[in-house]
Amino acid sequence: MTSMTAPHTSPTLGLRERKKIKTREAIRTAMYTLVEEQGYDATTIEQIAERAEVSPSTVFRYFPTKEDIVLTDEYDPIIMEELRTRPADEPWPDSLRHVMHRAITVGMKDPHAVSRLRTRLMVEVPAVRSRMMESMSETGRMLCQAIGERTGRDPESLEVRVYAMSIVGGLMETSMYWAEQDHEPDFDALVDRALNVIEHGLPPENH
Amino acid sequence: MTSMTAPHTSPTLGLRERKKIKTREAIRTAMYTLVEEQGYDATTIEQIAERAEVSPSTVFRYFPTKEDIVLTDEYDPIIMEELRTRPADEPWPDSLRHVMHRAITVGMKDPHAVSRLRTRLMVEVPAVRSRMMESMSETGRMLCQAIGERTGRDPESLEVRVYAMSIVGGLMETSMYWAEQDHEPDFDALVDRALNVIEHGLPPENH
DNA sequence: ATAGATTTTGAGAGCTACTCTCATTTCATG
DNA sequence: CATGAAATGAGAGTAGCTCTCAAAATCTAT
Repeated sequence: MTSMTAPHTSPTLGLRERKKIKTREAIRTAMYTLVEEQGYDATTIEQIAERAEVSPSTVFRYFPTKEDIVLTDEYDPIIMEELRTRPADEPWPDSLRHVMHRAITVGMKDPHAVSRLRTRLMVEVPAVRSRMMESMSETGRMLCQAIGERTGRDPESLEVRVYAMSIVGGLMETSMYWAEQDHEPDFDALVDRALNVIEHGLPPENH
Repeated sequence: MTSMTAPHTSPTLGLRERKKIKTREAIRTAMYTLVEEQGYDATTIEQIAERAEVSPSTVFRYFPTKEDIVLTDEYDPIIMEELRTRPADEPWPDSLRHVMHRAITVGMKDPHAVSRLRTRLMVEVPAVRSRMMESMSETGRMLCQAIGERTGRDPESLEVRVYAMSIVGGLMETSMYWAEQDHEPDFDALVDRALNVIEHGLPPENH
């Protein structure tokens, strides 16, 4: 944690900002370990606050809801940024594939236990799943924006919005599937199969 | 369950069942009118109970959450039933289209104000939208089942699940769009356009 | 370093959705 | 009508979340 203090970031961030990052991280890890110990529902904000050595008020100051504590979502900015760097003449599905794979490798960089816990909670706890879906729909709006920039279409049109949300829906289901299978195949491989379905529909039966 | 044997519903239903239906309806209409008057968040369970002339306990006995009071969802059974009645050799997209239109006409049969309120809340109140998404994902599982029966595929396979959820996601966005546009074009027409996108991808630009 | 402005935090009160229990009432049935 | 079963009401309790206000910590300037 503290070793993260790279030579670049330290001089610009004042003590205040550094402390904020630290408490934020403390709250998160407190929640993670408590959830591993007792489960999600049994873990109260009070316990989290106690273990993170802050007051309950502070927990709510850092995270609007309990579910938000376990859901990172730095994905959206990554996706947008990567999308913009793709060559403009690349076919859209190819760009999407590239970007998704990038987002996955970046998003999975934190300890495996955390990624696993997060997706497990997504499957098991309805509230977490709901919150996840909410953030997915925000991702959808971003995708609309990107598709608009890329293809010159109106990002607010029904067609673009439906297209984006069907992609998001499909990928959401892919993460659920991955979690249900105990993260058995590579997420990358699953995403590839999912994008194939989204792009071309159900493949013909092969038996 | 036991009433399944009745040719018509009235004689078989005892006073008890009839009362249950009545209170259920009373709670719902109480909530609808209160929400129209004061908005969703400002409406408490206590007020709903009072206006419906039941106790707060009873409200929770009939509806697990506040959001469930405004969300009907008789859609799923309709969809499944209609799907089964389609000819087995009909192309899948055609079946889907038929079934969606049927579900819409059946689902919109209650007073317009109610449908409008429901979709408006879906756009405006995050909790309602979340709950709606949850129920949509249940619809997705049903679709998987139907696709499995229809095409002989494994309903649990990633491909089928992704396919189903991308459809559901697209249609969900369609309802949001419809609500945002103040229900201006026919929902039917929008669903047609959405299904086109889901089936064939984004249409080529026409300018 | 000290003083003052600003930000962050803690403490606590308060609201509401939601759960659970138990006694009472209401309906069904012989 | 009497007995059994189901629905209801009342009430206590939990926990997520909001809001307010005073105290503590950090930043800035002299």
